[in-house]
Amino acid sequence: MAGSSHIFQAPKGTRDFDPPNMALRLHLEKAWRDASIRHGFEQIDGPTFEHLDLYTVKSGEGIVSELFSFKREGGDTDYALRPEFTPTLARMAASKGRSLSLPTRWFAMPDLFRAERPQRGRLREHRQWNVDLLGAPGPDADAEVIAVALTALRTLGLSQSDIRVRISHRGAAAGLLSACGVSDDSMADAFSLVDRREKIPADQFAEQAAAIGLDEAGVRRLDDIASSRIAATNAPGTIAEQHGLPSETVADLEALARELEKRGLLEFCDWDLGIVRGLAYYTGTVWEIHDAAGDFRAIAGGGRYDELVQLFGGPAIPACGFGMGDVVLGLVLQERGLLGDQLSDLLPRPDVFLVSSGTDDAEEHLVPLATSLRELGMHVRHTWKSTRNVGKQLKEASSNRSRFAVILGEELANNTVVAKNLDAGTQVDVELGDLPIWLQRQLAESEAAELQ
RNA sequence: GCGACCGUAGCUCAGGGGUAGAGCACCUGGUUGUGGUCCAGGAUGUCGCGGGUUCAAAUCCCGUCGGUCGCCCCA
Repeated sequence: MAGSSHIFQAPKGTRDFDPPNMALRLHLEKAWRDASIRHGFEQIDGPTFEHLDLYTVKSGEGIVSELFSFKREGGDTDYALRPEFTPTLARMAASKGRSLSLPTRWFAMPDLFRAERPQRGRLREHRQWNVDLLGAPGPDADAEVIAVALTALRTLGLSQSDIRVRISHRGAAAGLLSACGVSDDSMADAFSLVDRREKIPADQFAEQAAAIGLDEAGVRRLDDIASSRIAATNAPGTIAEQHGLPSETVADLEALARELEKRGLLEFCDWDLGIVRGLAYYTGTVWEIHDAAGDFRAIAGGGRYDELVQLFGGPAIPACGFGMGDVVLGLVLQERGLLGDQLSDLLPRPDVFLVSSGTDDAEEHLVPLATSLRELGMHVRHTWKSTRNVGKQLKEASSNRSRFAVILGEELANNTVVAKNLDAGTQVDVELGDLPIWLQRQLAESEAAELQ
């Protein structure tokens, strides 16, 4: 790396977005925004940093080591770069108080920060799509936010063979766990154990299960429940039956199943009571979206948190929602071959590349023609190199994937230019005055052809 | 914060004490007005950075910064 001794490196866990990578980010954000809007959600945002207290009040002091926090020079107030958006959302909802018209459907695409060691799919700065439905307590709301997430993922080309929604429910899982012999006091520990079951050896699992008061049979049932994942096309009651429990234990999941079915989404979903999602603030449905093979971290995670707004000093507003980060999603799309041969294919294609052969007449026409075509809304480029070699200019036009090239040269004496379709390789002479209309028609045709 | 592995051309990587390498990309020419193919030629590096050992370090040692993977944690 030339002269790298004096070149600054980007901070650990951050990314530079060169044009192809920026195109990828915009590609994801467009899918997110379009899906949100199609489902009737409205975009919000908040500050990139908040008072440190906003994050410690809910999670305790332990979270501070995972935050980028700071004081103003000479100031006393502690701030932190936002590690998640939900506290900001809850703060906004709480501060609007009763003037907030409910139900409210909000989405955001914040930049988030965490001070942890980067790993695959986890960086120190990332972009996350957040969708929240406030003031709707029913399973239709849970199903609706899952639908929004899937709309975006399907827009990006992912199908039910690529991704799975793994759904659990705090109440249903707790019911099954208490039937295994887990006491109410040990419930949090039991959830934590369920969450870690794939990371720890079987003997440790049994040991820790025994520590929360389970007998041998109870340990076995706990393990069964935690690792039972079945297609959502099966009624949730079958899970309860498998463990010899009444189907009322999973009544909430039955209601959710009906709502998912109305939206045609059961095929994308699995019932998976091993999904826990931390322990923070979820109160009902909890779910994650994973790649079908399970090779990556969760693409998205969400659920119901009916007490959160109240926790931040607002009225009691039932709420549900999810977050989806750009990092894992990008990895999954790449792995599934849904980003084209190279990222630069996601860059906007120029409609027209103007080529001047270098004659005085051509040079005079170049910029005015570019200006008038741009006024018609076209993406117009010409070379910024000094060469007037037509071959080199055409090479530049094709390397940036221009749809048409227009060559300005000797023909201008007859008020004519050469218009070339760079995809088809065909070219025709066009009257200079007819060029804008001709191009508009050709571009409309090629756009229609691409949509088929 | 802890552990393991890695850092060589724009990119992907080989080389492992003695003159710095390949493929792709790039540039030039074949073609001074026709691209994506082909042929021929060409340029490119403080071998991440700093220090140490050595006659000699890309190579060995220490440190540091970055990357990857795991632990912790997960919003």
